[in-house]
Amino acid sequence: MTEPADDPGERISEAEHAVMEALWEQSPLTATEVSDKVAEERGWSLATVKTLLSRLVAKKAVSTEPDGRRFLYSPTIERTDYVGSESRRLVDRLFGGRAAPLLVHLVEAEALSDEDIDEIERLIRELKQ
Amino acid sequence: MTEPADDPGERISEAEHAVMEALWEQSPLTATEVSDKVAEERGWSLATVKTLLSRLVAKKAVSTEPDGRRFLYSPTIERTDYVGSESRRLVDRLFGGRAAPLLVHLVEAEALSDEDIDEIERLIRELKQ
DNA sequence: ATGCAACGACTACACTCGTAAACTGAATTG
DNA sequence: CAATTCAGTTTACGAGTGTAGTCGTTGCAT
Repeated sequence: MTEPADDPGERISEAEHAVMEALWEQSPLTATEVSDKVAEERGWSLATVKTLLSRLVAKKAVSTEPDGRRFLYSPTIERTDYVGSESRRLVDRLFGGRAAPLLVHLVEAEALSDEDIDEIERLIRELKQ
Repeated sequence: MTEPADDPGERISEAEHAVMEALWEQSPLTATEVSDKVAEERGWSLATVKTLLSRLVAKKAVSTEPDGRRFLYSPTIERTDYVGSESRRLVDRLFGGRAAPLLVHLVEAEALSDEDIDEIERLIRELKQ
């Protein structure tokens, strides 16, 4: 988790999120490079990616740095923070803010693999020293 | 988890979800009753609640049963299923489909209370008999 | 220089969402 | 029976989203 984050900023949409993932994986990138990373699997045109980048810049979730005629884009928010707020939103909305019920749900939905369970067990043991 | 669910249906928006929660808590209910349960805390007018109910009916997430001049509304999808698909969406989108990383995140974000941790421990123990 | 390719900026457009007001038909009340 | 009230239906409207196309500029290749 990181500090103030300073700019809660508007929410990032799902399409925009795909762009963020590309930038979290590697940055800075040019619009074309981002497009190369995401356009194919989402079936987007370069124009679409550019629009998404502009919107992210407008939302201050991405910053630009001039590089000659073009821009290099970098995320201004950290993935950890994003993931954190999104997770919290879900837990708040669906589980009354308590995380355990989410686990209960995942368990009951058999959405946990054996490795998941082992890993969680490890984590819990760690938490209790 | 319940069977086929038959109608994946369009997605339920956040405002619509608040209406669903009211109906999951108790149903069937009239539009006015639903409104009584949710309008206040969300600052909605009765008209807004009616709109949301219509949209939910259109999305087949809620069914109606005539009761004299008015309708009684009931959810057609179960909360468990909704919670399941929303949780899965999040886990897929943010954690590559694995649930353990979500836990790791919650732990690292200190988003788990002591009770949460105890409960999870219990759960895990249960899972391993 | 000159034209083309590459970039960002601006414009577009249908659809969803949040949030309601207006309309319409039926029931209740006086 | 007329007036009011109530319930669902229709219409509204701005903001956000998904998904681009077009415009204007500028650097590069010939």
